[in-house]
Amino acid sequence: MTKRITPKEENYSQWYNELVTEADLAENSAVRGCMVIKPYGYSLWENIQGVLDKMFKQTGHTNAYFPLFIPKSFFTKEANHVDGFAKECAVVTHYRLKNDPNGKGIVVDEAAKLEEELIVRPTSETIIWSTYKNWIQSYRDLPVLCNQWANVVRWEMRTRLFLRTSEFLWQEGHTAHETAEEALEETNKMINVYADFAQQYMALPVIKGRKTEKERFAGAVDTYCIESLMQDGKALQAGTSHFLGQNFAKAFDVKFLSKENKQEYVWATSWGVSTRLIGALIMAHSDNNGLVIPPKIAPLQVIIIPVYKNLETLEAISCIVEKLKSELEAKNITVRYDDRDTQRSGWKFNEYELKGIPVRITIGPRDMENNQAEIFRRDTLEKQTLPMEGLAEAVEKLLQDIQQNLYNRAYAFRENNIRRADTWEEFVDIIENKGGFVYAHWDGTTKTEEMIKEKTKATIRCIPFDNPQEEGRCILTGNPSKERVLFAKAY
RNA sequence: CGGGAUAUAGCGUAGUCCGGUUAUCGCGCCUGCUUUGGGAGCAGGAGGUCGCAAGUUCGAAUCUUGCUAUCCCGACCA
Repeated sequence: MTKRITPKEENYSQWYNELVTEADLAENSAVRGCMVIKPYGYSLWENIQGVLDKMFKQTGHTNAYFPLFIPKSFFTKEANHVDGFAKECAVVTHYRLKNDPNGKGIVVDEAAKLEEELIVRPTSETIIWSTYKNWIQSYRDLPVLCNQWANVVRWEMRTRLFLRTSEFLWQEGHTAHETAEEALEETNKMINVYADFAQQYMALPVIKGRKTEKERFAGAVDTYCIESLMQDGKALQAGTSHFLGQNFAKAFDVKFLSKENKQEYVWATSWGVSTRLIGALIMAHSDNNGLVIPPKIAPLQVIIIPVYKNLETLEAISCIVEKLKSELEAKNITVRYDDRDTQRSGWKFNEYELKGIPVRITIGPRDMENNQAEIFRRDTLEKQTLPMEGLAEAVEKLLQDIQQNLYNRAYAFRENNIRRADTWEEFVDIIENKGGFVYAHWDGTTKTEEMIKEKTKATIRCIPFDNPQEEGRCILTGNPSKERVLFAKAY
């Protein structure tokens, strides 16, 4: 018997296998950590893109595209921004290759050295703000509300599929506003869009909050984020929205003439989510039988598998399936009929379970006799037999059920893994032995935050919005504190 | 860039200490028959620069030297 894949909690990578593989670039170790997104994985990304893109447009944004290459000098304009990204940039220095004079293949043509190096974008603030400078002259040009779907490169020392790859796909919104209030409202609006998307479509409960100064985006005045909890008790940042103040406007000299006929710097935001969302999805829902994908973003919602002994039976089943399939499609349910004769039905059951298809319908001779079908739901692994009559409606309802159940399950898991700690001993015990979020007092200083990280590897994930104000003492220093913050070990 | 380990078929591996026929086994792949309601069984088959280079030797996956690459731990991180 073939060995069944049984992913362990600490080894999520086996789940990833259905969606991505690590690129085979062994000739050059420096580019390890790039991923090949397989067709199934890419369909999932397309569905995520589709929903988000619609939400962006509903909130007044439009898509644009900016260059992959950024002149080095652009980067030096915003001091914090350079500091944040300098250590992880891929740099283009030459533009031509030539045959090696010693006959050893192809080498870089030293004569083709660029006068100014180009940076492969790790994020696009700099190139976008140098462009916005030309777009914005008057208050009548504001706001500018652009989004870009793109790939970016960050040369991390250690990579991890989905969570931290050298190259990843994402979306980055960049907006320019007349006033600070308007920009703050935008920052807030977009973190809510992300939270709604995560919760309603990915069935991923998130906590919205602000980052501390230490964890803030390089160049931002304030960073908002959504934090989610994975099944192994570690936290994952699923999306961010930054209030950039006038930092980039000043760095790139983006001014506008106000109604009062005064030159003023514009106020900015940027916000993004990446293919890391897929990592979050996998780590939040999958089980030992493989992936579990929420119906609302599943590349395929229903798979139909025939069970048969001979081709006549298969033909009879196919007739029934064709009718059922069109009924499901009429309800905008994505459905595939796998009548391949090259794989056995048992093999197919496992295959689609690994892929996380929410619902499986099996039809065999037994079902045809009784005018019924076997329905299997991926989230609970339960089977039930239903009459063919009204089956499409039942499946439609089941898909909604699964979506809700996945959210409820993840929510219950998170609630069971948020703990309060009032002493250092308690805090360390939870972080080291239980995992999950710890809600604790902190004295508000970066120094304390760093010491806590050094001692326990736990970081402050966020200061939740609508955080109740409460007198307390910092778990490490005992200094007074006005509210609790959310700690966890993070990816 | 510091500390440790490893490199044998598409994947996972035995063999390396102590050199000796045609390099082991499993998964996967191909062919045939029987099968098909939870990853089928039997039979046959294909697939190898043993990381690269040099050296020692009658003989090297195995010993020596150099190189290259990868993995784990630290600093970094959507």
